[in-house]
Amino acid sequence: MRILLIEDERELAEALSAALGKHGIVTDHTMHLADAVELTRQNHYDAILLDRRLPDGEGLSFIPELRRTGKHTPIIVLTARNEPKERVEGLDLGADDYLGKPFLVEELMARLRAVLRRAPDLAELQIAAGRMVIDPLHLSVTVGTVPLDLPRRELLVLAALARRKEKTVLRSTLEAAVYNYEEEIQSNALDAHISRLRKRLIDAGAGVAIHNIRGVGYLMKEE
Amino acid sequence: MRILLIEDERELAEALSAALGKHGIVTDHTMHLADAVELTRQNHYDAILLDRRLPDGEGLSFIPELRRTGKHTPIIVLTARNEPKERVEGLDLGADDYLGKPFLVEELMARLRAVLRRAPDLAELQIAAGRMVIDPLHLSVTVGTVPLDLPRRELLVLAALARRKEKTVLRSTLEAAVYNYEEEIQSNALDAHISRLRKRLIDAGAGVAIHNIRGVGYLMKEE
DNA sequence: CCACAAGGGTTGCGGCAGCATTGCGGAGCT
DNA sequence: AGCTCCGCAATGCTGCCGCAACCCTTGTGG
Repeated sequence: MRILLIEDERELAEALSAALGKHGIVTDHTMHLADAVELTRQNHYDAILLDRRLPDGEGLSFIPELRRTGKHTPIIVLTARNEPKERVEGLDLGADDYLGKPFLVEELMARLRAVLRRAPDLAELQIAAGRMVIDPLHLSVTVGTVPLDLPRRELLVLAALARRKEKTVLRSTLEAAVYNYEEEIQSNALDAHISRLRKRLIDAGAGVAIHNIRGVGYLMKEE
Repeated sequence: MRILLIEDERELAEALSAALGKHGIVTDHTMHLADAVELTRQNHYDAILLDRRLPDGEGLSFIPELRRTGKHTPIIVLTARNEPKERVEGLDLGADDYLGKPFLVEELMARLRAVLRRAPDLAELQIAAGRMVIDPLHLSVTVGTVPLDLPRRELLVLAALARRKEKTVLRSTLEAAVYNYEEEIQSNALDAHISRLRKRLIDAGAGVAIHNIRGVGYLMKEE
């Protein structure tokens, strides 16, 4: 799960990014509308969090701009401008939700889950693979009826592979699923996650196997 | 998939070439505009990556020069000159995209996919042949619903043949599809790849056969 | 019809790049 | 304080792929 955060208060952005990270969400952050348009062209986001007052303009103007490119990514507006009239304005412009600052991260998470539930094509709510059911929104994996708790990064890898099971997933795609563009990675950290994940999947009898495609990426197969 | 990289910083060029190689892209590299014109006359490229500041002039001047020869190859400008005004300049001259340095390889790949998507004649997104579907951008092959994982080089050969199935593909064309001009080849390595590929295609029941045209090249036929 | 040459097919070998595994230590959480 | 997560790096291993040897096929000339 990966979202774009458009927000000019650095502190809030960092706090949010950390909080979302704990929920298994990878966050890309920008302070400028201009960059935001670019980023949505380059990356796939499952949702977008949008501030209204931004240094280079009114955040709401971003919404029609994005829709014009044919994307239906859910957008949640986060703003101090929380008068009823302003809410209507935002939602009429195509925002999927509107949340006044200050807010609780828990509330944001709930609303995030809600809008994603309404857009099931973009981000599956549950992924089945082998004897597993993966729920990336609630960060849970169950094998049969037994819950399997995985570390955050391993879960992200698992979800990315399971989402495209029986198909190769490029190494770079996996890296994008686990790390945002600020997190540098200079080692075989991804391989290490794969390794540990494999062991856990075997221990749990998950009914899937992760194969390597040399020079390309990885592939999850059901057994 | 083969691209031309026009870039005078050797280190960057090598790093890029290596990174693109991992995505199954063969890169030719030159540091001089004069050579670039020559190369585009001799080879087919699916895209061109162009630096602006080059030892023998402004890279942008290459764009109209190329277009004048009737080629519509997508061009992505890579440059440190990343002011909005300069972006407009590049795009107005006919560049298909404009990317400021420094950049992430992932971003470049995404933009590359985007420009190729817009130019579907030049590089199909999926190729069907026999019971196979080949996706050269994602480096995957499936036979029916079963994924078939091939080594990188064999996959490049397969894609080059399938792209022109039922037509002879010159030996030199195949070599160009798999090797860049820095990679010397002094043996029958290509034949070896063909041989191994044939075996795998039979094992997988791919529904195609690779025939040789003596002294000319190879030909893929559906069964 | 045979001899010979040249191009192609196949296969084992070896070097090496990429991958797997695992212990370590810092960081963060409870 | 004790735990887990996770990046890092050292180590060993795997399999890709260039190479070359050897065999087979095709074509040509006598």
